[in-house]
Amino acid sequence: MLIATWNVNSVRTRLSQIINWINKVNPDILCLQETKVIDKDFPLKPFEELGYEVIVFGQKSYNGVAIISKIKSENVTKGFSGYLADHNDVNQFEDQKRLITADINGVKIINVYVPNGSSLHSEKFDYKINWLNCLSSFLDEQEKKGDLICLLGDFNIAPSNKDIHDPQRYEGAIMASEIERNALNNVLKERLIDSFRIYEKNTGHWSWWDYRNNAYELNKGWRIDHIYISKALTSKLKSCVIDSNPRENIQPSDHAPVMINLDLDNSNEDYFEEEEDFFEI
DNA sequence: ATGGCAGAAGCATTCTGA
Repeated sequence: MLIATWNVNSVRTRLSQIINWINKVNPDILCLQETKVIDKDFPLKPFEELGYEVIVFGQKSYNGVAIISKIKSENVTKGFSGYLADHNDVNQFEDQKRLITADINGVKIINVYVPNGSSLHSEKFDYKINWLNCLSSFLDEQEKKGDLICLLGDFNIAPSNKDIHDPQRYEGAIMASEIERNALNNVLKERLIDSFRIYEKNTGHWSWWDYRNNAYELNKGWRIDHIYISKALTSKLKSCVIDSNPRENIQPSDHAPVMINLDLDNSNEDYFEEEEDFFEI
């Protein structure tokens, strides 16, 4: 099962590029961020004609997320409201559409567009940290239910200095600060694994390049789009790749798609995992 | 320290992003 994430920076402007990419790669699930469109104006048909179901959670001009899936989805949720422990003040996050989830093939897909945060010591930065703390509580709730999780999207955080082309220049800056990294780690805890880092330990791999200053041509990028999976899914993980090809399109998104291959049909592995569980008990 | 590039809204320019 191929699961992809892509911040497309406007689904309507990028529509033909997204369709071309789907035709080339044939993902089972594609999670979009920054769709920048209200639900009734989302271009559903081009995806439905290719055999996909489209679940949207958008707003005017900004933000907006969607899950596009070939496989039947269940238990769709949108936003934090109603899914968090009582102590979390979620009302402040209702205006911005940044979270959509669906259960697909036994995996809870959690598609997020984490706030950018503007700069440290700004109101938007506080919003970002508070939003991540809510996401952490949201995952606590999912964990209680024992769900297998795939948390993916645009996190607007480079998890380590290896994920920035020039870490010295951006030391402690937005998307690179310890505060943000700690907030991200508090979401992941010990339960979620960065798919990309299972395969690649070195620096030099980016998912976002600024439109400005010829950043892509100079390969000055950041790795801020991530696919995190439950520990229990790591034995099913076959690959994780960043496809930088769409960044070379005319009028591209500033982000590249990231994709994993999860092999959920390996009955032998299921058998051995059950055996392990048995002996642990 | 600042702007640079891009999209949406809407028609000049501002807001937002990362």
